[in-house]
Amino acid sequence: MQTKAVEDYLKAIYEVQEREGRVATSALAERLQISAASATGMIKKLAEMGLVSHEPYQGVRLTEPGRKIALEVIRHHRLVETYLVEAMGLTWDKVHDEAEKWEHVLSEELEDRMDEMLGRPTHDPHGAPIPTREGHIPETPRLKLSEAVAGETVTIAQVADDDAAMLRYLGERGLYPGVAVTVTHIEPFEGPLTVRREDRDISLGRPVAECIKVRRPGEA
Amino acid sequence: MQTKAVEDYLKAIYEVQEREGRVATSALAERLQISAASATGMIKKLAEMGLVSHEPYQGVRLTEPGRKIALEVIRHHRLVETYLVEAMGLTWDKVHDEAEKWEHVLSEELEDRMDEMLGRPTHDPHGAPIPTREGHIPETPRLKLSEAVAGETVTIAQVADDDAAMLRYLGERGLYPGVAVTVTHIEPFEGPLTVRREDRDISLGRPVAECIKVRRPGEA
DNA sequence: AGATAGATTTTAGCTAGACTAATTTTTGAT
DNA sequence: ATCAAAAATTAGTCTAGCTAAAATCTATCT
Repeated sequence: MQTKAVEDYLKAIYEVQEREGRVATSALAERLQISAASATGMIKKLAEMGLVSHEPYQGVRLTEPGRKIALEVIRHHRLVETYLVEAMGLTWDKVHDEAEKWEHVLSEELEDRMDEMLGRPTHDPHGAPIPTREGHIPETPRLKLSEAVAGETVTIAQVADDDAAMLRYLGERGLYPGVAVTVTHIEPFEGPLTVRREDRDISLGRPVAECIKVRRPGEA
Repeated sequence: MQTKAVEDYLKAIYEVQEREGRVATSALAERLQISAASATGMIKKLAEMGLVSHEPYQGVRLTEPGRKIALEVIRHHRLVETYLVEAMGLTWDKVHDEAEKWEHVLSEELEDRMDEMLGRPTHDPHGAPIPTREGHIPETPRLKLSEAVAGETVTIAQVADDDAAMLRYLGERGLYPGVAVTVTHIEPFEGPLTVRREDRDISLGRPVAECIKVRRPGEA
C-alpha cells in the first residue's frame, strides 16, 4: 500500500536531496517535524519496500521507483497549486496548505483533467517546475538571490511556497516569478540586501533572499 | 481530533438513520464493510466524544454535535460532486469515488469558494440536497420509484450516487433528476417495472427502482 | 591516539483503528 | 414459556504510526 505517510516521506526525501545533496535522518525528521526515531523507523520500511537505499549512519537515497513516486506526489502538489490559483482564484499564499492535503487524494484521471484545463502548465504559481507524468523535471541553473553580486540584473525564477507570510510580503512588493530586479546593494555578514524594481528600491532581509531563486540573463 | 474514520462513521450513521430510522450496529458495520466488533468499538469512542448516544443493544443515534459534523461532511461530499460535474466536466458516474476522498480534505474556505463558483447550488448532480453550512437540510416528501402505482406520472428526484454501473445505465436511458416518467406496468413479487419516458418504454429491475426516489406532481 | 560532540539507532511504550473468537443479550418462533 | 437464532458486546490481538530516553556510532579536533 502507498499511504499518505509514505508519500510524505518520499517527497520530503526528494526535496532535502535537492537542497542539500545528502539526506540525513535528522534533516528528514526536522523537515517533517517528527522525531528522528520515527524517521529511522519509516526509513527502514521504505528500504524494505525498495523505495530508498539506506546505509546506516550515512543517510538515505531514493531508488528509481522511490523517485518516481516522489515526483508524482510533487506533480500533484504543484498542479493543485496552479489549479487553485488559475481556476479558483485563490491567492498564492494560501494554496500550499491546501495542496499538502489534496496531493494525496488526487486520482490520475482528475490530475489529467486539471492539467488539460490549465493548458499543460510547466511551472506552478511560485515558479517551481511541474514534473511530467513520466517523472521528468527540467534541470535549470538557478542561484539564490542572496548569491547574486551587487550591480547585476536577474530575473526571479522561483520562490518558496510554504511560508504564507513571506509570500504576502513579496506579493505586496510585486516580486513574482518573471519579474526582473537589479541588485543595488548587499550588506556583508548575513545582512540585508537591496534590489531595484521599476525605479523602486526594496530592502530584503537575508533569510528572505535565501528563499528566492533567480536566473541570470540568457539562462532558461 | 476529528479523523477521517470518525467522519466516515458519522456520515454512515446519518445515512443509515435516514434510510432505516434505527441504526443497528450490524447495519453500520455492513455499510462500512467492517466487522460488527469494530463498529461497537468505534461507537463507544464516538459516545465518549459526545457525538452519538448509545443504548447497548438498542442502536446508536447522532447527538446534535454529531449530526452537525455528519452534515458538514455530506455537504462537502455533495458540493465536490457538483463541482466535479459542473466545473470540471466529469460524468456523474465517476464523481462519487473522488468525493469520498475529497470530502475529508476540503477547507472551509475552499468549500465556500466552490459553493460561490457554482452559484450556491441546492442539489448535487444525483438530485441529493446539499446541506447548508449551518447544517440545515430540506425535508421533502419522496417515494421510491418501486413504491409508485401503475398509471401515475412522477418526476425523478434523486438517484443513488454510489453505484457507477447503474448511473451509466440510467444515463444512457435519459433517466436523470427532473425527468418525468409514467409508470406503465409493475410486476408483482419483486419483479421488474416499466416506465414510459417521451414515448419510449423502459423496463427496470426492482433493485434499480429501489434506488430511484421520485416526487408526485405538485410536490416540492 | 583519545576525547567528545553530534548524529543515528535502539528500546520501550503509547494510541488509533482494525480484526477474530468467545460470550452475552435480545428477539422470534413454536 | 422456552429455546434457537440473530445481534451486540467483550476480550484479546495486530499493524502503523508516534514519542522519549538510552545506547551506539562517526567524525572532528587537539
